[in-house]
Parts: sequence; C-alpha cells; structure tokens
Amino acid sequence: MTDNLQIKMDDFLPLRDVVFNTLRQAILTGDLKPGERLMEIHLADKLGVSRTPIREAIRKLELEGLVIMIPRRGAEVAQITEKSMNDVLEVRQSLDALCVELACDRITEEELENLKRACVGFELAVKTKDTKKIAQADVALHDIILKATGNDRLISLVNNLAEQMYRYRFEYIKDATQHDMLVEEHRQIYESIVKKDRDAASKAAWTHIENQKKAIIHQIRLDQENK
Amino acid sequence: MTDNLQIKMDDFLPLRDVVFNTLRQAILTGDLKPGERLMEIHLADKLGVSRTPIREAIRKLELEGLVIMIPRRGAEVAQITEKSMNDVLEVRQSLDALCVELACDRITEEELENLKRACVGFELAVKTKDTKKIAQADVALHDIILKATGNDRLISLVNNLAEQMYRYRFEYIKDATQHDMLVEEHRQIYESIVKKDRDAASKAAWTHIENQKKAIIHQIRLDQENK
DNA sequence: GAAGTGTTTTTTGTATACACGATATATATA
DNA sequence: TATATATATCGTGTATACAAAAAACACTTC
Repeated sequence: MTDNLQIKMDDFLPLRDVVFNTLRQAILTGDLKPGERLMEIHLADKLGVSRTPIREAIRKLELEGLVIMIPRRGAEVAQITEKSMNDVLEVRQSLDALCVELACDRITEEELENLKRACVGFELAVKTKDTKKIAQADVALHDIILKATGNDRLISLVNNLAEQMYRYRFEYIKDATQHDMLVEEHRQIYESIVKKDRDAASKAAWTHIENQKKAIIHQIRLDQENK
Repeated sequence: MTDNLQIKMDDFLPLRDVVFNTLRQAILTGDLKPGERLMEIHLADKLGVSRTPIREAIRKLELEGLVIMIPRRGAEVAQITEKSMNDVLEVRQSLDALCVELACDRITEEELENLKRACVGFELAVKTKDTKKIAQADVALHDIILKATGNDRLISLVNNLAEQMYRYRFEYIKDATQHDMLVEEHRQIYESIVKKDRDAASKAAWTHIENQKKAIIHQIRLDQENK
C-alpha cells in the first residue's frame, strides 16, 4: 500500500460500510495491490476506527471475492489472473446480452429517449478525448440499459462484475484507436433496442464485451511481462 | 423462528463461517421466515457463541441478499416476492444456457462419461419416486455440467442463484407429473453436449429453467393466497 | 380519551480485552 | 556451522464492555 487511504466520512452510514467502500475502492483502483495483506490493527489505526468495523468490512469483501482469507493469517487482496478475468468476462458477456434482450421488451419511451441522448453524449465525449468524460458517458449509457431491464438482481450482478474490471476498463478507454468502434457498437445496440430486435441487440452486446475481453486480456499479458 | 437452530460444530472452520452456514441454511429451508428479525444476542445465546461471529456472519448474508439491514434496527430475513424470484430465474436462465454452451466446448471425455452415468442415475432415481434421491441425482448431474464449464466465477454464481430457490425446488421435484419431462429435458441437454451443439444445448437448458420458472411462480402464487 | 412528553428497556454500533495459534528470533547443543 | 528447542512477538479469533439510538411504556395534561 503506497499511501494515504483516507476515509471519507459519511455520518449516516455505519462505519463498517464506510470502511467497506473505502477498502473496496482501494482494491479496485489498485491502491491495495494483489497479494497485499490486510492487517486489521494496521487498517484500524490508519482509518481511525476500531477493529470491529474493519473485520465486518472484510467479511463482505471476502464474499465478493476481492480478498481471500487464509485461516489464522487473515485477509489478503485476491490475485487477478488472466483466467479469473476471463471467467468474469465470460459471465458478463452472457449477462450483458440478457440485459439488452430484456431492455428490448421492457424499455419505456422515456428511457429510450434518454438512451438516445446518452448515445449522442458518448459520441460528444469521445470527441473531447477526455478519458474521464468518456468513461462517465459510457457508464451513464450502460446504466440506462441496466435500469430498463427492470431486473434488480441482474442490475446488481452486472454492476458487481463491471467493477471487477475497473482497473482495466480505464486502460481500455484510454486507447483512442478503439473510440470509433465503441461509438459504432453503442449505436448498434441502441438501434437494435429501438427496433425491439432481441437477437441483434444480444449479438451487438456480445461483440461489445468480446472486444473489451480481447483488450483487457491483452493488457493483463502486458502487465504480466513487465513484472 | 420455530425451532432449535442447532449449530453444527466443525473444529476447523472459524465460528463465523459455522454461524454463516447455519443461518444461511435456516433461511433457505424456511426455518427462519421472511421478515423475521435476526437479533444478535438472541442468536448468540441460541448458538452458544458471542455476538462477534454472529455479526460477521450477518455481514455476509447481507451481501448475499438473504437478509436486509435496517439501520440501527439490525437484520431481518429478506422477503421473497414473485418479482425477486422471477429476477433470479431470469438470470439463471441466461447463466445456465452459458453453462451448457461452455460445457460443449470444454467437457472432457471422462466428464462426458460421468454425465451419461448421471443421466441414467437420474432416471433410476425418478423411478424410485423418492424425492430426496431425485433431488440428489439432479444436483449431481448439474454439478458435472457446472464443473465442465471450467469457469469458477460462473460456478459460484450459479450455485448461489440455485440456492436461492432451494425452498421451491423441493416442491417442484415432489410434483411427480413433472418427472418424465425432467428426464426428457436432461436427455436433450446431454445429447446436445455430446454433439457439441451449442445452440441446441443452450435452448434445452433455457427450456429446462423456463419450466422450473413456471412451476415456482405458480407455487409462490399458491403460497400468497394461503396467507 | 387523545396527544404529547419523559423515562425505561432493548438492541445495535463501536471499542477493547484476552486467549491462542503462527511465525520469527535467539539460544543451546551436536 | 547446522539443527533443534525455547521464547518472544505479532495478529487473528472470540468475548465482553460501553455508548447511543430506537422502541416501548407510563404518565401527565388538555
């Protein structure tokens, strides 16, 4: 851990949730590196709380698969391997396809309007070449589709899986050569949903993730070599 | 809570995991009923442990969605609604389809042999009309397919989703009119995997869950009326 | 009798204490 | 020097203590 791991106070959330979010974010952004041990007293001191909320946060991270427990040795940040990321992406591919299929059936006129705006918004964001803006526009677009599925379980699962690739997604979006393709992919997904063409939508979503899969796996291999 | 909620000691697992499994089982089997509050001291006394392991177990149940937290009021068993079960089943449908597709690509000769045996085993179990045996044979069969996907994340997600329907699955299997259909569905899935026909396998798996969906939703509506 | 208010009880949220296992360190012995 | 053994240290696992919020209750007042 390089750093300052600052706790962001929120008077209404219990400490355990604040700690959970803090640690989660630190792991996903790479602030806490794979293999790094999470020592309770150390974290407690750093975050200015007692061990209790730290431990409860770790239990949740454990179930999410972000840390692994070694008996009588405590938690450490889970390793990200090519295999594990591929596993996640395979599942995401399937679930994202389901998302757009359900969206075809259930999206409202209003949501469709929003989706259109989000597509345009993404295109504009791409033109600015501002990575952060692009990422935001991308999330906004995907959130509209997710919401349109009306399936809460699906929403939380997809969000969770998406977060697992947080680190790599950013690298992916930074790569400007992909931008036009992304715009096109989004357009195809949008068009299919407008036409309520489940098959086309499903295929488009699948391809969309397939390309991310390739890029991310590529990135992981690079990381592996530079180690 | 009707009952005796006995803790099953396992000297090697930390208490929090034993408690987690105990509570989880109690919720899934309906021993702890939806809406019921999980009070820490009460559970601690009942299970003969302190509040600490109870709380840590609850944190995991919370993330799994089996309990919901009300701030400063603690945890209660999550309600099972028709909507929530439908959400789960929609996702499962998609993931089960993915499972058989991946199995088509990756299953080994040996696993294929086991799958064949499991199919026959299921058919035999059906003939005995022993619900417990049928359920076991069913799980065994599905486990082989799951394993054959080689995707650990997928395996844990599907297992988790499957457990959410534990209560209803049993009712479903008890219904003898479904038995022949189940055998036939399994046969179709098996045949498709043998032929490495991803499309057919995917469709068969989809139908398999679709039928369960109908049965379970039907059951939930019955439960609703009798309340 | 209803509404509001103060008090008690219950239960969570958080901190801390203690026990024990695991690891590392030092010392002794061959 | 290498190995074995004793000992100290560190960190988790579990229990308990204390504070504060919420709920329940009783009491007063209108």
